[in-house]
Amino acid sequence: MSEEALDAALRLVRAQTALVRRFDARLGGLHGVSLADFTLLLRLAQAPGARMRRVDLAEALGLTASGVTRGLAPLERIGLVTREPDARDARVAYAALTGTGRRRLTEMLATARETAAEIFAAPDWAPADLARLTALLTRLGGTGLKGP
Amino acid sequence: MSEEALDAALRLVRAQTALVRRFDARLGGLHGVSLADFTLLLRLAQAPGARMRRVDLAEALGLTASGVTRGLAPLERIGLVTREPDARDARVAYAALTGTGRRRLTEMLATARETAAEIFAAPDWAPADLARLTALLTRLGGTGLKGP
DNA sequence: GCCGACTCCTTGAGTGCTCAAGTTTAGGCC
DNA sequence: GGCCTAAACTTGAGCACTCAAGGAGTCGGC
Repeated sequence: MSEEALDAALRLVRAQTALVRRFDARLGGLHGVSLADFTLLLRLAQAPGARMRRVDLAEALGLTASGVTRGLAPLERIGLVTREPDARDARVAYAALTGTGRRRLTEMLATARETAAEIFAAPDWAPADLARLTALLTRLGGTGLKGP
Repeated sequence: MSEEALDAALRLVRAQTALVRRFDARLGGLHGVSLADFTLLLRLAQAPGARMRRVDLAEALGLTASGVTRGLAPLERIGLVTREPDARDARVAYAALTGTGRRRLTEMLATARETAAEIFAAPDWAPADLARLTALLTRLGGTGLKGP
């Protein structure tokens, strides 16, 4: 029993590295961003007002606050994200998607969807398989694209 | 369709970071190794003669040759792995598990199995779910613990 | 109204990987 | 036998993240 569990865990880790490499190659080549960058932007876009506190962003992405600070820096530098203060609490600094950010993101999104579609292409993958996989992964504490 | 595929991919990435963190904490705390170290040792142990060419190890682990060199170095330093030359081809340097390595690995393996069992514990996870997950992940090019 | 504990965020140091370039060895070809 | 290409590995530089420590701000209790 635990042998099967370990096998599943190790396979998951292995599958992820392959998957990340593929997304990084496509997104990097076409848009100059990494999968991590893309995920970050996507999360922002999904948030109400396209802005989030950095600490919540960290939680949502499975990073530390430190990781978010460092990941956001280059995106701010190239103008996809801005820093916005909170009127009520001077400790918090929101990260907000800019207009350019939003525009660029929709382009990236198309590439990302294509890439994902290629990876899960028929005939190996039926829609039902995909749904099952998503359901199983969701149980693993991974908060995905759509919801908790 | 591609939206679901992207969602699955992102959930997988997210699930992996949680999973790795958990394994790292347990393995690091009890045995002073990371999940990456453990996986490397496990692969070696599975190979005939408990030794592998570094380039094959890289392939099996989803790393570059460079990553293997750097990952192996500390394990050689603490005596879990040795470097063995090939009699026929002076370019290749095998990595081989030492006796201590083998012994330490069985301890780590127990911890890893426990951790995996906790993660996939009932009642959320039925054995059939686990099998399904493994099967789906296998299709993703992730060569796991047991097979091709 | 101020103290202490807590929260949000950043920064320095360190780790674990990557890519690109270089070294050494093997082996086919003439 | 002497090249030339290719393979196996290492190394330097760089990047993305972590942890630990610290600065700045908030808020409840008194």
